Amino acid sequence: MEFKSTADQAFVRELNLSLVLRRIHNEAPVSRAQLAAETGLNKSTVSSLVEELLALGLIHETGQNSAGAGRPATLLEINPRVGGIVGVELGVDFVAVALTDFLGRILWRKKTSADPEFEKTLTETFDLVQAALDASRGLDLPLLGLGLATPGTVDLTEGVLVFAPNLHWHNVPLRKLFAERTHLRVFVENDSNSAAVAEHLFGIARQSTDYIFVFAGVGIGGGFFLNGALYRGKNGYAGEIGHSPIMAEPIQAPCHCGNRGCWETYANQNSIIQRVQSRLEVKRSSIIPSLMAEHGAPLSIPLIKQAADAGDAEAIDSFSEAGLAMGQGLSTLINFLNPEKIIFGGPLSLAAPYMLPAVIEAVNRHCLPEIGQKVSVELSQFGPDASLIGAVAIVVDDVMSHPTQIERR
Amino acid sequence: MEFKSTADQAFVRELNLSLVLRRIHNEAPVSRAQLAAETGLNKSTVSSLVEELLALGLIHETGQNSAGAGRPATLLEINPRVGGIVGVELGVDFVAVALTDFLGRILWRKKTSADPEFEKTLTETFDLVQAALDASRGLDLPLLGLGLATPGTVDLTEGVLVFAPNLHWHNVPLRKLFAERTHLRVFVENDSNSAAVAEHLFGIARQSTDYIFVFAGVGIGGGFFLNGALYRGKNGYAGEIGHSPIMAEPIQAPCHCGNRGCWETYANQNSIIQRVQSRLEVKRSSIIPSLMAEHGAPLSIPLIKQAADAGDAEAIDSFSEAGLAMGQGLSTLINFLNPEKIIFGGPLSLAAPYMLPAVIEAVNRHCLPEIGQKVSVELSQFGPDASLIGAVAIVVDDVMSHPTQIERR
DNA sequence: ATTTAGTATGTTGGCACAACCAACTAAATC
DNA sequence: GATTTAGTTGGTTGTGCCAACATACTAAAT
Repeated sequence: MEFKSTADQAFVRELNLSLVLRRIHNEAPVSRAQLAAETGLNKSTVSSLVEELLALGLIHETGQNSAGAGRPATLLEINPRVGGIVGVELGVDFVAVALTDFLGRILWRKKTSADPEFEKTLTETFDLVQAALDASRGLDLPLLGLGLATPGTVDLTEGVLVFAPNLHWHNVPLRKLFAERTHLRVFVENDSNSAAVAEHLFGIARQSTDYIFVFAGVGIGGGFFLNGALYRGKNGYAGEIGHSPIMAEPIQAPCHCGNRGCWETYANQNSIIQRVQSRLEVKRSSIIPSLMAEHGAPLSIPLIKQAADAGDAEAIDSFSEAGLAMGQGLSTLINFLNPEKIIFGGPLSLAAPYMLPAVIEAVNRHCLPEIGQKVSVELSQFGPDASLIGAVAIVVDDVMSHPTQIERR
Repeated sequence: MEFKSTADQAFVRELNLSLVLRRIHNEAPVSRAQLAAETGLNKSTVSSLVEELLALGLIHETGQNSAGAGRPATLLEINPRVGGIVGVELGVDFVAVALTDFLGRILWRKKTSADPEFEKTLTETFDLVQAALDASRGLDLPLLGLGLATPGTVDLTEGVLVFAPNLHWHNVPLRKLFAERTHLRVFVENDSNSAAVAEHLFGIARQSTDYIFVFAGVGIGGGFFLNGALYRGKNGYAGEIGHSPIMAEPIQAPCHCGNRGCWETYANQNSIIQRVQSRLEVKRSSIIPSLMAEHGAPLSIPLIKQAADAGDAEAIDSFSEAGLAMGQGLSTLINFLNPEKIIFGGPLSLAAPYMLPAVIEAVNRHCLPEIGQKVSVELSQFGPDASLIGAVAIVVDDVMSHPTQIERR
């Protein structure tokens, strides 16, 4: 049903606690008086809220600020050691785990390439998580929760991965599996969505209420942050932006979705590798073949990036072409949703220095002028780690939303 | 800034009043006990809220329901005569005004074709509004407000039409202009957005939190209802969906936005007229030329509709072709946002019986299967009147959101 | 060095008002 | 009469608000 949420005093208290906590997070160091002035809450109310947050261990008093006349202010900031958080990113071909403090700063991390087989990937992930738990014990840091970012659709309330086409996984009860082993509170979220939350809490979107995280890698996915909250769609599928048609170029490799002309076939990782390959076939001078021989490795984005860094024209031009296609596809998205920002991240964001100028050029060309002029296209603060930090961020966001329900284990 | 809204008891009261009022609106007739059970509010709280709504005149007690054992329930419903609402739709080539009761039922309406000149359109609109005011006085109905739906971008807080490309209007302070003459509370909203709100309050989207109103006419615009609220984007431009590229057909009339292949060039009113024209040029048998002669009128959507109703194949096929293009463009939108519903409205929705089957077929073909299977494409309950009813709806919605601030004039 | 004024910070106790709860009355059926 | 359901009443708890207050500093005169 539609109209569920009733309000009572507890709700008011939680909302105001959360409000004050988020402001401290965003503007630390800050005084009680400042908080009162900015929020419109009464001074005494702020004092009461701050007292509760102090008791919960979520914030710290940290020195005084005696600028100007009057009594000096007691400054407040987040207590980063209130607890640690374990973030897990299940990638298509890797698993990454991080241990961070409450401010999302990485204290420990590890990454392994994943086995295609389901059971093996899972046990390997459990091992990494166990190592993170050991690390937290070494640091004498209680844990607040475990966040899990995964490709595919997620049932948030149950913590179940409903379906991940790239992993070929169906209905995996991730929360149950990880909660049993770690006895932590477990949160599961889609990888693009968690990356979007990472930018909101820790990255370049702290002040933004309307932006889109574009996750470029094997495909192109989107995390929508609209009206100050994630937008997941009716069934959690929102963000499938890779399959809009673009009129860029006459290449017409059919997309795995069955249509032709899908955006992601022109602008994903593989499209760049193909661009480079076809350029190499016509025997242009390029250092890429020798790099491949040197590393004994096939074409890859990091390798092409390395060539571009060395000034290789074929590499640079390939990135630039893909950037134009990226920007053309983005234009549709921008016209639809009129976001404040597009944040570019994921594996492909390694190549951002070579792609972003072309992306922005294409956006300016293809968007409606009033809308295109207002949007800014920026690089993710976390680049390829955005989803991993995002896994942490969804836990932090839950604590920020329900500060009284914090559990340190 | 980002974190504004603090909460206090007044806020709680308003939220719960609004909650109960909306439930009564949606489920009338309904008893206090039922409301308590459904909302989770305490019985005594519901009684108190209901009492206040009764005192405000917003609801009525209406008979008893004595089914089964126990004391019979006192049923409650919205009081439609709590006040009237004036809705104004500023179209590209017409102005429509309606007077409705609080349930959005039309008591009086009038429509005129608009003069292209700004001043004349405005005075003509004032005259129509005055007639509506007179009608309300005749019915002895106090007025709750005046809603204004207009194409283009709107500054909601100021009630200013920022820019309407089709009207060539800039920075028109509509609220100020209409409030001065009518002394009513005036609300201004974009036409597609208001149509979306109309379906939410009075139409086929009462139970939906995630849907998109597609307004097809001269162009194609969208009203996004996401997470239970209108989504307007950062600058109020969200919903410019007409300019996404589609790969439908080799016709390539450039769009007025400067790009080629824009969706709306394949699926708007004019595209249908062009389809019919080119069919008539190759001399197929069709009753359309004789209809044109009979009416002494050029090709138009109502005329083509008339031909289709008479079984004319050229008319039917033209609508169907445009429907395929409509569905193809919708697929991008659906993949992006995973809505529950697409609601098809606007002038072109006259032809819905001939277009919708093709639209649905194209959606099924082009959407990602998991997403496409979940969406339903439906006809607006108000068809070409959706924005006019929407103008009323934005006033009703404001009253529902802030019931204590109701003003009857 | 001392005093006095001025100013901003943060705390206290009383208040109004929200929803909640338990016990009640009201009005029907069995 | 017993039972069941609807709705009301009086009292409780827990909010944020407000005005007065204590606190702690700077500024500037003595």
